[in-house]
Amino acid sequence: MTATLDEVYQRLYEAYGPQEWWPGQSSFEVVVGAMLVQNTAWRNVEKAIQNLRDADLLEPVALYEVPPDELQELIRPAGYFRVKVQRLRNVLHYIIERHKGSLDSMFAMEVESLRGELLAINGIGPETADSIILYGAEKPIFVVDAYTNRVFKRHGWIEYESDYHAVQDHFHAGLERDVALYNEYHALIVRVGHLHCRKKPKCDECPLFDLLPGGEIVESPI
DNA sequence: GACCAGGCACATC
DNA sequence: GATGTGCATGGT
Repeated sequence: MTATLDEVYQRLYEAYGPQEWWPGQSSFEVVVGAMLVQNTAWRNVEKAIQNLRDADLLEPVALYEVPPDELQELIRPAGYFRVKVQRLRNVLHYIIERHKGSLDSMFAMEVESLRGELLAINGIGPETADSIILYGAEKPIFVVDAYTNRVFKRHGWIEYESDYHAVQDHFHAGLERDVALYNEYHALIVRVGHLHCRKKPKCDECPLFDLLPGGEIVESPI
């Protein structure tokens, strides 16, 4: 690690400023968004969520009562609409049966227990579970995504072999455990990823460029 | 028209 | 346990 997590954060924050992700929305909307955004551009998810808002369906029981083939049409813009309807319904079933439809009750759970129960739902993997916990429950758990892996592994700051939890542990160990910081850091990583760290990297004018050891990215399988 | 996006489950070896 | 594949829309 030639650059510290704090240094990288400072660079990104100075370059882009606060990202204000998922502000002023309900926690249920966070859950729906976390499900719909899987491997999908956020702008497409926004269309789907707007459809649900227009239909006054941003509430667990109401959404669960929508016939699946109608729900498909509403979330179609978010892509993968057949699998996502099923996954959404799996989560809704959990919220309604386990928590009587109350997200406050769900988010009152101890974090590790909640995480375990979320991961047991078909359609929720580690990133989705952690997104729900960080952005919905507002409890400090770091969200690792494709860009986190790309940015940090290509710069040689994290080993390529590291799996989800190894990467997550790296952030947990190196940062103050703070919801706002984790939120902002993840958002900034996605921002710099969009702009400079796609599959074809565009390192010129990247705010992280001169933090590269040797000035060259690590040869990249991702 | 190719490439890509804030994953995940499942099949196959 | 590792690796490959299907899932689908919409923007660049």
